[in-house]
Amino acid sequence: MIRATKQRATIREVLIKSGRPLSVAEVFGLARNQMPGMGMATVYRNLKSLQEDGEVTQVELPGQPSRWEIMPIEHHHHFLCNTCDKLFEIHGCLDGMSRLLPEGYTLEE
Amino acid sequence: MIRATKQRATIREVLIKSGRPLSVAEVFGLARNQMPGMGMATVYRNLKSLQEDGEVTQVELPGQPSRWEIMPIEHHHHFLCNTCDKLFEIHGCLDGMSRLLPEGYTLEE
DNA sequence: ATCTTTGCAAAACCTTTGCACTGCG
DNA sequence: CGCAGTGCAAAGGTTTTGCAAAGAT
Repeated sequence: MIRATKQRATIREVLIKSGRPLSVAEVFGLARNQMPGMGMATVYRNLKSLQEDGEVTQVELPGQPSRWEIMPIEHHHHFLCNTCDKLFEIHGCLDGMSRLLPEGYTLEE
Repeated sequence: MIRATKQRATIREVLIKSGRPLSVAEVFGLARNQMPGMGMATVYRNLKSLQEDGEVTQVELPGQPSRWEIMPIEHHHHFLCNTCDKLFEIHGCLDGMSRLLPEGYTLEE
């Protein structure tokens, strides 16, 4: 049974306000502004639990720590700029991936 | 100027023989069989340098350490099974990705 | 002989975990 | 009250780095 704590609400708000995927360190920094004393472990634990609840998603990036964003209404992908390291939201999607899978496997994500 | 050391050759051979992407730990284990005393740092350093030479590529996986494979002749992608954790090579490719990028950016990889 | 590469150990990072305490339900 | 959630600090796992010794050219 998941309890409504101040920490959890703050982490969710920080993600909503930012409007873009944030690293754990960014969430921690922003949340701590509103709530000094919050611990890093709490950020990790809540992000994972919010993910299990389907409220946020983890954006995995090659060679750097994941970023986290509020679960978007619309399915979308990201574009990472190799120069400025900025993460863009992409509208549109390539389909037909299922056709390419090994025999007998199905696409889950 | 890159020197031809026994360690570097062994690491390359291990990757060629295996025929599939290996984690650093796997490369280390296999290379150490042929060459006891080899250090872990040597594996990391050589994989990175072999990558810069275009001899191997790094396969980045969500939530687990990268795996490394000999630079393939043909461009291809991978499929990671959520159940058995096995990594499959996929033949075929989805194109049209360039169309989806933010204005003014180009697709590098 | 020169200067890269190695092995080792220590450090750097990111993330998870153990435990006593806090506070939601 | 009971128990999930918290903060802190310690531990875990992976990757990088510093440095003296080894070895390739």
